[in-house]
Amino acid sequence: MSENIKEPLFNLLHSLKRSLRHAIDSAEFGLTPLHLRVLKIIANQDKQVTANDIVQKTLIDKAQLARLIKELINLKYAEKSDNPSDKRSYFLGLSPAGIKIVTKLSTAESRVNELMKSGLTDQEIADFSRLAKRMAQNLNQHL
Amino acid sequence: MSENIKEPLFNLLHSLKRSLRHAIDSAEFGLTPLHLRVLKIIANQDKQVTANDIVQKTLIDKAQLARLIKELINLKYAEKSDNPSDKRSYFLGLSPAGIKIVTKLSTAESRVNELMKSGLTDQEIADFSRLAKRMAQNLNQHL
DNA sequence: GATTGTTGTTGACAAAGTCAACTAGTTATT
DNA sequence: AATAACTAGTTGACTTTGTCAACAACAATC
Repeated sequence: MSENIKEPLFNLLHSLKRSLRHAIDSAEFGLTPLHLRVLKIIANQDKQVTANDIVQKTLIDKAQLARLIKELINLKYAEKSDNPSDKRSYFLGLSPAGIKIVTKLSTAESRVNELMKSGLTDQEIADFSRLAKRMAQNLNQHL
Repeated sequence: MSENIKEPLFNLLHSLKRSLRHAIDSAEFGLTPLHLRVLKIIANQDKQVTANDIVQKTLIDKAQLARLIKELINLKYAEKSDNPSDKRSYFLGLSPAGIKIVTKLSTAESRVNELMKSGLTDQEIADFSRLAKRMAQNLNQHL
């Protein structure tokens, strides 16, 4: 009863971060893992994304995100375009260079993803994801 | 096929960290969450722990850990004692104040732990932990 | 149209993680 | 026993990530 999930979780995340870092060598583009995470979110959106959408989705601090986006734009991996229905905000898109990175990234990530999952069944993976989401919900609900 | 476990995992960790921070108010003792994590590890060890044991167990960078321990000792929450069989290293223990903190901490942590697990069965929790450990292993093996 | 709320930006930090160089011991090799 | 190779812990110097508060510009509501 009351098994502690925290410790295995922290350990896993620590390992995962390190593996991703090694796999991707984000430094190659002058980017940090968090930059990559944001790029990917921009890429995977079917609708046009605003900064605030990303804040909602990830719970990244909006100040942190503003700076991150600024850097991505300075490095010409992302672009802003006007949001006609709200002059405070803007839509985010990727430049060709940004798209290229996201492509490379996806490859590297799925390597790590597969490595991490080795020896587990699809059912186990699905359950794991489901539980992680559920637990995050439990915590967030309670804010 | 190739479901992405990363994103739910990062989200969960983010939420968990925040919940723990709120629940514990580590600032009360001038401590960060990581300090607390280390205190707890020292407390829960049945054998005498060295700094290096903690490095092995957690993969925390040894430089980071050295500083953390130094702070815990300056704040009089932890103590060093000689390791007679190796003069380079030392055993770590808690002061009475340290023990008190760990006790409070455990209470707060199990509150968050329970909250996080609400609606899940014991079996699900156990599976989740098992899978997390397994995946961490998969990644670490590959260093 | 005044108030209240929202989006994004900036400043100023704090916490967490990393890398390399070094000291002082320990173990292994010759 | 001397030397070489390794290990535990420490320090310096940074980078990355996360947080909070104040603010400008616009949007929505009353």
